[in-house]
Amino acid sequence: MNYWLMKSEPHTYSFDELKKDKKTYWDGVRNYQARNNMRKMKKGDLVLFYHSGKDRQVVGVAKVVKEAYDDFTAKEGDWQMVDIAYQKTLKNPVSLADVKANKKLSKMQLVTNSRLSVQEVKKSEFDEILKMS
DNA sequence: GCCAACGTTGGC
DNA sequence: GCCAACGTTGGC
Repeated sequence: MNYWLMKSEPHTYSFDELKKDKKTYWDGVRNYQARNNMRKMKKGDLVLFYHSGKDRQVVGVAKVVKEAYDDFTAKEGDWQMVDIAYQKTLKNPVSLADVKANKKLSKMQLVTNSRLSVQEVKKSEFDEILKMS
């Protein structure tokens, strides 16, 4: 089982909306690294849901429920999306500042490559974030 | 609202 | 194949 982190602008699609929708398709990824990460996702993998922009914090956990398939919103190119389902809301969101302040998390791509929207996360990092929440 | 970092595009 | 120019993302 693998762990991931996906970012979304709360204005575009927030974790609250996912909670309401129960599940959603993650369309619109137009970055090769992010796409390649989605291709590696397996059913049952867990995803940290991160709010970028004004929020800047991990707010909840989602689960991969459908592996990569064609992104029907893409007019051209070789793009895929996955489906994720609501899993749980963190009692206390873990902010970017908290992540940066934690030495165990200093290698996370959230810190080293802030622009990547779909990132791989180590189990130890995933567990650490949940512990902080 | 600004700007740094990164990715992509296109001219050579 | 290199690299300058441009666009986008996302933190501040």
